[in-house]
Amino acid sequence: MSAQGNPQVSYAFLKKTTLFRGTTEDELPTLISCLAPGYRDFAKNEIILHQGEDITSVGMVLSGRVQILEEDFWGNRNIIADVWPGETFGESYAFLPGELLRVSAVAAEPSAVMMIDARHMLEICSSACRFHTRLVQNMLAESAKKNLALTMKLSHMSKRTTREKLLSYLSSQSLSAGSDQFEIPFNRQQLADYLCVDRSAMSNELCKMRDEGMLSFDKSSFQLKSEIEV
Amino acid sequence: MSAQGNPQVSYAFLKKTTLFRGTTEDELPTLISCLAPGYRDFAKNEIILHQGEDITSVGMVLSGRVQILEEDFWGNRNIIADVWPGETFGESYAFLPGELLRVSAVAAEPSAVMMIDARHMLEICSSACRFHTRLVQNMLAESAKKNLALTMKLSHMSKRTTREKLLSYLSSQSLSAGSDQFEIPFNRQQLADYLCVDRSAMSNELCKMRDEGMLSFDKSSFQLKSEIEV
DNA sequence: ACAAGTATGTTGGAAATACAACGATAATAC
DNA sequence: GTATTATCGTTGTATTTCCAACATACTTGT
Repeated sequence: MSAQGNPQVSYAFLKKTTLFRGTTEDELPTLISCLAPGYRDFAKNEIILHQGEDITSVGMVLSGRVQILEEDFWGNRNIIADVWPGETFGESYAFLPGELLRVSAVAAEPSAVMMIDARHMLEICSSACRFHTRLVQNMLAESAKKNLALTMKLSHMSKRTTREKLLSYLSSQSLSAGSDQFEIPFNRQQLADYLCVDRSAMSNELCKMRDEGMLSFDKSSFQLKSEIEV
Repeated sequence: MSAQGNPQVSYAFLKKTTLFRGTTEDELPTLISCLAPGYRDFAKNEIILHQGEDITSVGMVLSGRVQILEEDFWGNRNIIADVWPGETFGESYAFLPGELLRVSAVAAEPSAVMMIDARHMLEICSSACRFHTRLVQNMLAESAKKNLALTMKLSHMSKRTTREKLLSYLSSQSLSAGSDQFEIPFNRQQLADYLCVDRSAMSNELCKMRDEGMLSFDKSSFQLKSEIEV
């Protein structure tokens, strides 16, 4: 079955997205008709959202791939993120009327996009109140999750030296794992990219810390040491 | 008039907070009784939330001052933020059940705190549905705003050199102002702290860029130049 | 007017980082 | 089994940043 007669999106697809997670296929028709989303297809490299616009809708990629780009005063472009099917974009702006887009959204491939008006998500309608609640919960949870991820990354990056950045990150990973021994989800290059430092310098620093007895590691497995080993 | 007989919080105070903004004083009693918040007083240096806890409530400072602290694996402490009366804390965690606190909250002064269960904020009750909607709107808007601020700061800080960080920040400010001429809300030391670089090195870099004709400035007034001036 | 304090720019040496290059090893493809 | 590729550690040099110190201009308080 497809949503609102749009052939590109099925309820089976929607109920797996973070936005609609927790709703069932029989609830979705009511919810979708209440949200009254718009559907649009974009050709490759077509601009979906322009930097400087004021948007009030949340976008969800149905198929294809959308890239979020930033362009500075001198025209230097920077790819911020890839948005894949089932993922949303523009949430931060859609709920802040008057806040102008600081990024652009471009279809990196031929893409289909669903646009949901933020007000429809928040305002209560008689028929689908319960589903709205779920939707808003999902939205808030996603926003909170993104917030945490950004705060954590920022807390590592606000450290001045590579060593401090590493310690901040590893300490955080140790806390997540609830153990002084843990695996990280990055290889060296990815970790360096995440912490915005040079890979070789970082590798060097890791080995120095190992030699000083602060930690040990093997590939992506790490162990932190509170006291200098004998 | 005071909320729920708690002498420390007035409706006049609440309706000015970001969380309750947009509600009127006659709506607040219904809303508050529906939210059923808890109230607690904390002595100076008393711990309000422990790192590692799993919280489900949003905290609002009513009086005093609350500090958010981070402690790493080796016990190094770091002050993340000050929370002042009317401001909230713990939002990111309260809406993510199972996510353990990576920070602690401590009363920096004798403080009164209101705790609102996140589920009460989201779940629909028959009597105060409209006010709930407003509350959730405010919550989402705050989360989105914080998200944007973090994303912007991160986009500056992910640049490797001081010059690139400056250009990213100034470009962003220029976009906000909608002009190549604008004022920044920082002095040099504050800007250096925000970008996590050394003040003198940053000052030096600013002057170099000025001499190269990329921009001009006087105190906190800046002007960016797209072409080299003749 | 004067003193004290604040903000900004400037400099030089120490420290840290980026960059390029290379070897060793492990994983993958053919 | 061999070639190819990816990953990681290592090193030396150039560049950048940090840090401490100081000069100047401006502000504030008395």
